Amino acid sequence: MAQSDTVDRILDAAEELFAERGFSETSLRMITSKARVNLAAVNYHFGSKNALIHAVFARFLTPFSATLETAFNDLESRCDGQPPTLNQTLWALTESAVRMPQRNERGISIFMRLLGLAYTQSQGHLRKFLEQQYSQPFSRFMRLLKESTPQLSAVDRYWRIQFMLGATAFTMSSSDALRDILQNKLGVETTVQEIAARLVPFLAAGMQAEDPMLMMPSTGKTSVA
Amino acid sequence: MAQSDTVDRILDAAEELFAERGFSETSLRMITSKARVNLAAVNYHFGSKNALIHAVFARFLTPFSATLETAFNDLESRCDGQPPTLNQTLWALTESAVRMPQRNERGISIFMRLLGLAYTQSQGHLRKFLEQQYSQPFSRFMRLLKESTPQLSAVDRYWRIQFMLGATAFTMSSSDALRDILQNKLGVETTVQEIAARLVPFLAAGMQAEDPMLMMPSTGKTSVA
DNA sequence: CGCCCGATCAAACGTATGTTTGAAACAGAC
DNA sequence: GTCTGTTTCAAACATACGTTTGATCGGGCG
Repeated sequence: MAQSDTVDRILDAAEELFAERGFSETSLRMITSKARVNLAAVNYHFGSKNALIHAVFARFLTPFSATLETAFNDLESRCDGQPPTLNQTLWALTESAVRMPQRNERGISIFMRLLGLAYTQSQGHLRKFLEQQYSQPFSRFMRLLKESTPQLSAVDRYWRIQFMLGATAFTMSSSDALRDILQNKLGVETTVQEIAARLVPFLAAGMQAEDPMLMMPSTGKTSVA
Repeated sequence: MAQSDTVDRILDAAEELFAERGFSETSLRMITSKARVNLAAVNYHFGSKNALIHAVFARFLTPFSATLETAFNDLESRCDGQPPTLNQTLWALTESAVRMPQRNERGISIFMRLLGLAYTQSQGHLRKFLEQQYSQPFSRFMRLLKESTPQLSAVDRYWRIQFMLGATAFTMSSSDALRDILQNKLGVETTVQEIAARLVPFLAAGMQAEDPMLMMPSTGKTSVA
């Protein structure tokens, strides 16, 4: 069994359990028993639970940032010189994620959940780790976003990027639960691709909304449409 | 000291620590030592850690849902018969939140973070608890949203509400950090009210975006504006 | 074969958790 | 003061965690 599929079995089990229950709520004993390996195997192969978490992300994120790189290259070469539209930028990211080779059909869904958790759990330690580990595609995406929304002031863009990030991270981090609710309440099945297809237009419309300060409360007479 | 401010000190400490670190990452010992009360006080006054979590939510949510109730009454009486606009509905909620009497100026921000955590942590147990505990104002808001967006299908509306919730919870929960970053990078001061004033138009625009399925990827030629 | 080295394993380690206990402190009523 | 019921407290409890240890396995090589 070569250097054994032990390490892969651990990664598979960890990925699934982390996505289901969160990081600190998942014990090494759950992981190793689901993977049917010895408890000590995690510390032997990865060193620590934290290193295992990082490895789970690296297994997906390293090939993903390569895919992203070429997607951004394609995008920029296609509109040679011209800045890409907001929709193009957002779709470049989304399609790269969806096109990733997956271990199973829930692959993307699971990983999106993990990304969402990385932003809300562990006091952002994971977020910082990921942002510096993958700072290159990260800041490239930010630059594209800036070029795609030249009409926005720096402050407006800043806040709206936070809004986008929030909608995405939050939705993805609870996408399984949300899908279940939808399934039970309306009897509708949903794939991650469909969620993304709904999310992107929402984000694009929000990013391109009219000047915020024009529509305060009081009268409630201001209209967005 | 009456039946003692012990219970309030515990609630204050718990609220803050839960918001900072999450529920399962916060131990009773952290809470009781921050509140300067005995470890056993939590189990004596609340019964269990889970009951304490529920109490933290109840302390904010119970008066808040009363405030919301009257805000919705005002709104509906103002547009007698007519369904309110989306902006009116969103502002009714936002203003109720901002107007809440707060223990300190970070009150809203802290509580938004807790709401966000309730949706992503503890496998949704908390989410179910909250939704059934406060089902009345909750479903009333949902009904108003539905009337405000008659053009949306039930499924579209469901997902877009999740997107709104995500953008809101995420932004508010990290608004302190985000405000600081903005202060340092662009030298701009921001209040929670101003964030809300930027957020609401973003959400309204997203809710009223064109039919999602019309703008798929491929060409990248579709435009939102 | 004998040796070796990476992989596995059962068992234990130390620490942290939520909860329980039983005694002490305290308040108000009589 | 004495009694009564509630609140506080230090200490212990049982359990679960991440990690470490040292023995055992098992195949490749000289």
